[in-house]
Amino acid sequence: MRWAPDSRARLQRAAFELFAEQGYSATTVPQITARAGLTTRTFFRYFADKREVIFGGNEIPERAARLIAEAPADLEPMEVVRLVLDRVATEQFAGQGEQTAALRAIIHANDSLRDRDARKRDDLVRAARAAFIERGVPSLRAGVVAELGALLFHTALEEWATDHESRSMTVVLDQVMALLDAETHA
Amino acid sequence: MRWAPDSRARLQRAAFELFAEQGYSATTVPQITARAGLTTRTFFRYFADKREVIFGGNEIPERAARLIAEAPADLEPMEVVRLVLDRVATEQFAGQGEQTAALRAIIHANDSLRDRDARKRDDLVRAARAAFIERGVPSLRAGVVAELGALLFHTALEEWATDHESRSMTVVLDQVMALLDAETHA
DNA sequence: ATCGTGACGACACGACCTGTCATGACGATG
DNA sequence: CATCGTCATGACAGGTCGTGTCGTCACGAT
Repeated sequence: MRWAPDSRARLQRAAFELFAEQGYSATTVPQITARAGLTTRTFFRYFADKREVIFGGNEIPERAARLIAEAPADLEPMEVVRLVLDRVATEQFAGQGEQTAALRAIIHANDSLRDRDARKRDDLVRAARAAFIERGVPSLRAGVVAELGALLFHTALEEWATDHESRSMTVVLDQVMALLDAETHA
Repeated sequence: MRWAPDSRARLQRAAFELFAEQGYSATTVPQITARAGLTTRTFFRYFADKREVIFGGNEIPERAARLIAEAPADLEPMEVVRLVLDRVATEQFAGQGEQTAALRAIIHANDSLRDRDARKRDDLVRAARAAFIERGVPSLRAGVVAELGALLFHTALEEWATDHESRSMTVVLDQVMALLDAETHA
């Protein structure tokens, strides 16, 4: 073999090591590639930009869209949201509390990462909105439902990241849903 | 006077002209400053980065926080949200439909601007959340309320930008609020 | 008359990101 | 076995963004 395998994984690992050692903005792409034994140019073949080494590979929007499309046809949109969120909460985040909290801390500490994080949420909204329209939901309503789903997901994730010891992500989600209900009923 | 006045305004005007002529990403900061008769360095004294020439000067988070703080003390949080949104809709956006639509189009066409736009929404949420906590609302509930406010504002703004001829921003806001109510009551 | 201040220019520099071409291992195909 | 295409990577040049630093000159205050 001419080159060591798993270039992408090596880059990602080297990047997170360096972020932990000296922070995100203080580490440069050449530093990352040097540690991974590759060139700068190769980094940008795997990641569109420096931020994507943190966000990349998640595929959350695609996953959400698929789950929405596959949900039973007789469910109301908000019931679908609830179903999808429960599945994601149990499958994706169970036991990942420590890691999730660390990641949120890195993101919150850097404006450029906050930019990207916020857009990832918007990407999720767009994908979910399109998936609901595909199910026959009128577009404006689909937009509201998708936004509500993202609101629930994001609020619960942030809350859980600050305290993942005492409650599971699913429990937090239920709390936030209850709060949402209370606000909109008054 | 050694220099012409209104440097900031001149930069902004030159920038929007060039964005209209050749698109956002195709215009460089030196092009903008050349047209404004200034140097590149001066551009970055007025704007933190190239994107801020589009978003800067709005001060929406501060404005929202002030309105929330000044609302009558006996109002429920969501009533405050409604009050604030109505004021912003009438005062800030009346008659600005064409301009708003054009701006949204520029933003949606560029990933880097979508990043920043999404973060501006998050900035708004944080400011509103803090303002509600200041009013004595528990933090998680304050977060949900702030998110709901941003959801309403953003959804209505996008909807209105696509069709500002037939309805005022206030009317769109009422529609979106009605939809939100319907979703969360089922 | 002198001095401080503030806006701007001039210049250098590092980091980010891209375009383009070369290279060599590997597998398919004859 | 020979050849050929493909694919991952290297090598290098270059453009844009954003910042640090210092000089310069008008203006107003003392």
